[in-house]
Amino acid sequence: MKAAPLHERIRREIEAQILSGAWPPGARVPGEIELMAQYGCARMTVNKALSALAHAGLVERRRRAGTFVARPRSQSMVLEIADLAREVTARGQAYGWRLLSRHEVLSTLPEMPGPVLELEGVHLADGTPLAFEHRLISTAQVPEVLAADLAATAPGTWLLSHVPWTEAENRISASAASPALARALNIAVGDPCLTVTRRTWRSGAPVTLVHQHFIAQRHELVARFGASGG
Amino acid sequence: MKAAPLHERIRREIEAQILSGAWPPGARVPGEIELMAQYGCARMTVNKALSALAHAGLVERRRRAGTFVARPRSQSMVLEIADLAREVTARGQAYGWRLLSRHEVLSTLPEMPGPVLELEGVHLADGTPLAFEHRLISTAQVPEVLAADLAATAPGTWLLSHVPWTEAENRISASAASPALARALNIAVGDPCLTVTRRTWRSGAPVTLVHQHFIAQRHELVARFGASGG
DNA sequence: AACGCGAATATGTATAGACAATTAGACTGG
DNA sequence: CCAGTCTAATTGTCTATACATATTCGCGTT
Repeated sequence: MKAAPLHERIRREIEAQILSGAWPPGARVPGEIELMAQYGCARMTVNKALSALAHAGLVERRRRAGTFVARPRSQSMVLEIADLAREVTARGQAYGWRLLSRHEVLSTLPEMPGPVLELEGVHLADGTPLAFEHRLISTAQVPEVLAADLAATAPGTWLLSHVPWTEAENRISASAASPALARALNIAVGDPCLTVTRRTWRSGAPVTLVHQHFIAQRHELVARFGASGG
Repeated sequence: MKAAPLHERIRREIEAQILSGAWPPGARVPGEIELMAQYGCARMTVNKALSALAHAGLVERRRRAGTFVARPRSQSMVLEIADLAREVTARGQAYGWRLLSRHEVLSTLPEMPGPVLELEGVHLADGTPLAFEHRLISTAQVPEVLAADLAATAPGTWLLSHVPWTEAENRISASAASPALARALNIAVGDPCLTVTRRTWRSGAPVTLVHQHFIAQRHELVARFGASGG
């Protein structure tokens, strides 16, 4: 094991106290002066440790009052939403994409008004359908997309490497397959699907709005929370 | 608007360059010495800004080489999984919990072997079923749970305030309602459900394993990615 | 061309000190 | 008893400096 920097060690030791329950929510964490004496280091060093914990949400710091163990309000998990192409190949399957339709239309959706490119297609894993995708891309924001070969490259993959994101929102729900969806995915009408609706913006302006319907048995989203050190 | 600290301003300006696409992935970000001259400040200050960006995954820093805009590998969203009681009341509905069964059993599940408390119950919003919950709690890890009144308090709520967490994993999928599930939730057999399977550990030892089946129409999970400054 | 080695460079960590900002708690006057 | 004020404790930010550490680059040797 490599020697951890001092501020990291301090952070970890305080974190351990909190996670073990020895310092319950609301408990006072030793102040900077105190820790500085305890570890025999400069205040900047303990500050770095405590600031990191505050940033991670494990402690709350208030001037004049001190540092306190934060009460867990909600578990915030990290949900990695990888590009589907990458995710499928990472599982050792062959990824495929079949573009079903492509239209330039004028959207009147309040979430995404204006000229858009409307796409429909199916993501395949080892040749069998995995998910159906319906997507709108703002051609005002991303005019280059009109020249892209979206039959060869899935739009998500293309966007990921061509358009910088600033904000995104995923809504995850379940739904029953509609007749059209069932036909595209080769499943029975009414079969459960995991639906991910993603909206992304670039500095406030909508870039893309996508609905992905996964065949329930073939896909799962995983979100993890680990002690921030890991 | 309040005056932002200098390191924050520096961080935001670099972030803006990256998010706007002006500095594409792989591009070199000005080094600490350069920024130090540009902003007329100490190196520690720009270091703080760049370190924060590196921690957020926006840039990658390599000694001797420099600082570079990171290529987005996957979008990692933050999924807030709040306590259901809190989430329901936050929506202005009355929260309810009905305990259906409670057994102390010896689990042989590989994910969670040993003595467990097995619980089943239904979460209610405004009196109508919202989700069915099946839960195992390790009584070796959490012996106090045997004395808790889990008819009055939902086990998730109880655990949140009594047991410190260290690791958790959520798996999100969709499924069709089984006859038993349909009866408990008062829906039709085969109706789509959003299933969240959560496992939590305390320093490596399993604490609880829970399956929550949400009625698809009544629940949605939301994950957000915002520019780290927001 | 291949290999090894040293040096230059950029980041990583840490120090000691200074001042600013915030605010809990004590104090004071009515 | 209450409201306003002052004080001091604590964190937040910043500087200037020093040395540690990793790694690329170029050079010289083979």
